[in-house]
Amino acid sequence: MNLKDTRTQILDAAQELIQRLGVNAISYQDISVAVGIRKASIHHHFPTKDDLIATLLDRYNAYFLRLVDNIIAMPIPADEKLRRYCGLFEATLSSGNHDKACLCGMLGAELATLKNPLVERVAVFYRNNEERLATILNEGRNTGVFGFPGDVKAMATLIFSLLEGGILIVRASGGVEQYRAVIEQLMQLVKG
Amino acid sequence: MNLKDTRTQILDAAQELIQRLGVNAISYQDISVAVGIRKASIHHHFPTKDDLIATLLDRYNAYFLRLVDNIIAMPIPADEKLRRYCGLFEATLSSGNHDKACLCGMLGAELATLKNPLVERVAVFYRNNEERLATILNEGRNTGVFGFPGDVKAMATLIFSLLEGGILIVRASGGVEQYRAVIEQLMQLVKG
DNA sequence: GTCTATAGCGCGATAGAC
DNA sequence: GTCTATCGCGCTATAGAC
Repeated sequence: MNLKDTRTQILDAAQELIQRLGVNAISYQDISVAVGIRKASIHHHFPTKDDLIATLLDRYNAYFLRLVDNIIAMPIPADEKLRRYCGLFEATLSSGNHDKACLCGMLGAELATLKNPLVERVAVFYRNNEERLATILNEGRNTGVFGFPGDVKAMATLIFSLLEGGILIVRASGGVEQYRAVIEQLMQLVKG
Repeated sequence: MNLKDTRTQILDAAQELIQRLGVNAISYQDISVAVGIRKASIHHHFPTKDDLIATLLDRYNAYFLRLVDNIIAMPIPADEKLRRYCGLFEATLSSGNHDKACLCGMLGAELATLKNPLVERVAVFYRNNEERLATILNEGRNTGVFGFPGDVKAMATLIFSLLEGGILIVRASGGVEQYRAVIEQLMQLVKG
């Protein structure tokens, strides 16, 4: 199954490019080269760039949150769930041609250049992730594997911020090894 | 002293725009409108866009690191130093017309679109900040005000990542209040 | 040092043939 | 559903008058 329909190929190429370069640095031309069709053909599938980004965000949010919910549903301790959650971001960084950030992390930096249906989709991604993190943190506290002080909600935002921020920061020099060290440090902090 | 020379006005306007919108979303036209001159005049001061960004990065790095070093030199406990360091980022977020991220945080997202003299300047900013943070963390551990587990170097990267990431994330909804809550949570974690 | 004018290019988007 | 061709625009950058 290495022959996907054109629409999917367009979305895949656009996502890869945006995760590496940002939405304001890529064009229909770039995507058309990656897919091997002409840019008029892309306009047939996605009339405007905002149509493409909106579809991309819906697909990304659904895909990523399904992975997260699968982790949460596993019969494993909360610390192992947190580690696997962090692993999703680490996998993003190392996947494909490398140096890919989270799609919504990139769009977060460029947020003020987006129109409103797109801004809301990014905000929803953040909200959903922080909510899932809070679930894991609460479970870990209740079962005694987590002993961190302070507020669960603030802690969830803190973890999400460092995962999104770290994936951007380490691309400048330390790479995935530095990222892994940060996650390891986080695990120690959470256990308290 | 509200009348600066044109060169400084150009740098100020460019910095404000990039911190809000990103380097790939702004143009000489945008800067010229903000300053009130024609874009050909900007090319007189900074022939190419890369010249402008390079100058901007040098100025920003020097300015920010001077603030940090001033904090480190103060005769106050390490936890107070860390709080003030975080305050620099919080002040960035709330300053001017609001929703400004760290200049190098924005460029970190767009890093793969930058040419090499600029990439290196961003990497240096990261390195210098993590080094300063490590200094504060070591001091806090030695004086007993910090009790966090794990490695100082990893902890410095973790803190820098969450400050850079958080400033991007909270712009989507929670704003500066959410940012303050994250910093407060961090302070509790560091004290251990 | 600032201006007008323009070159040269890439962009998003559309029309219409096949 | 993909193509060629093209429109109109904004971009970086330059030339040359004042």
